Amino acid sequence: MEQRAPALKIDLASSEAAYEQITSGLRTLLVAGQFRPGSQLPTVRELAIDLGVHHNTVAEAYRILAEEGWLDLKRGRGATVVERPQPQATPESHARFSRRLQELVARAITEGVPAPAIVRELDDLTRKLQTRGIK
Amino acid sequence: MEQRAPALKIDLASSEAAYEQITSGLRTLLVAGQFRPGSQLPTVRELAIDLGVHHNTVAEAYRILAEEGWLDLKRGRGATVVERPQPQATPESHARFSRRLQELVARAITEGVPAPAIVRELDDLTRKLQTRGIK
DNA sequence: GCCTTTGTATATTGTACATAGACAGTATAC
DNA sequence: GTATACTGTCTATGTACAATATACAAAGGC
Repeated sequence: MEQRAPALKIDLASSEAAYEQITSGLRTLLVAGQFRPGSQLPTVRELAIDLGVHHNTVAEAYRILAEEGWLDLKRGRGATVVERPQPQATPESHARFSRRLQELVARAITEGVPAPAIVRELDDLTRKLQTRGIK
Repeated sequence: MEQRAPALKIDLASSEAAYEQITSGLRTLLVAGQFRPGSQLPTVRELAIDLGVHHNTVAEAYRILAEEGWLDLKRGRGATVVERPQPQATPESHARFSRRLQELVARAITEGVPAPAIVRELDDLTRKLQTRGIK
């Protein structure tokens, strides 16, 4: 029990692919700074058992995060979190973010989430991002 | 050319399913109030040709939006935008929105979008939502 | 009434997801 | 040094879903 388990849960009944849930979940933890560079992630088989999926499904998520520059993967050595330089954003990535943000809010409103609650979430996130920019 | 085409474009090369892109895009326009209740959407065949997909693909998107309460569908009569009461949000939908918002921002940061640009987008959206609440 | 136009249902095809299981590097015990 | 256990990777396969082709059924125009 010396290792702190990553706070990661996936929903096998969801329509979202399992490997994408794992990718998104880990990426969010990585951006939040939950893993410092040099630390080890669980092995694909460990995390797979933990989440109830095949180890190849976890491996797919690790491979994507490695392509994004978050991880270094090596056989026999596991997945290592690496220092990651901020890449240059393309205009497309900015536009894509803007569009997806609007779509996400439209969906929340459709599901009945009140506008003030949405605004509160946006503000909370803004604060987190500003402290991130300072340090 | 008397009909203003809806500002909707989809990316057939994207990994996101076409019917989901159509659903999300139209839902965003509906939330933004681009279509007033009682107005007609293009027929499934018209929009399908416009987007370069099969009409059944558009029909699937319309069916989802109808289930969500945005549209009224009838054979021979087309798709009509209807007045839609705000449904009651479940705790799950709120939590899901919060999680997806974090994942979306983590992805943007990974793609290199600078934190200040993200904050700007969040603030813009906050303003839109507040004017929405007022009217 | 006939024909056109509309959304809907069914069958088929292609693609992607998840898994099983074998493989190939790496570290470690001895 | 060698054997062994452990790690990520590759290939093949079953299954589910996405997109289409095509036929059908309901509504409206003349």
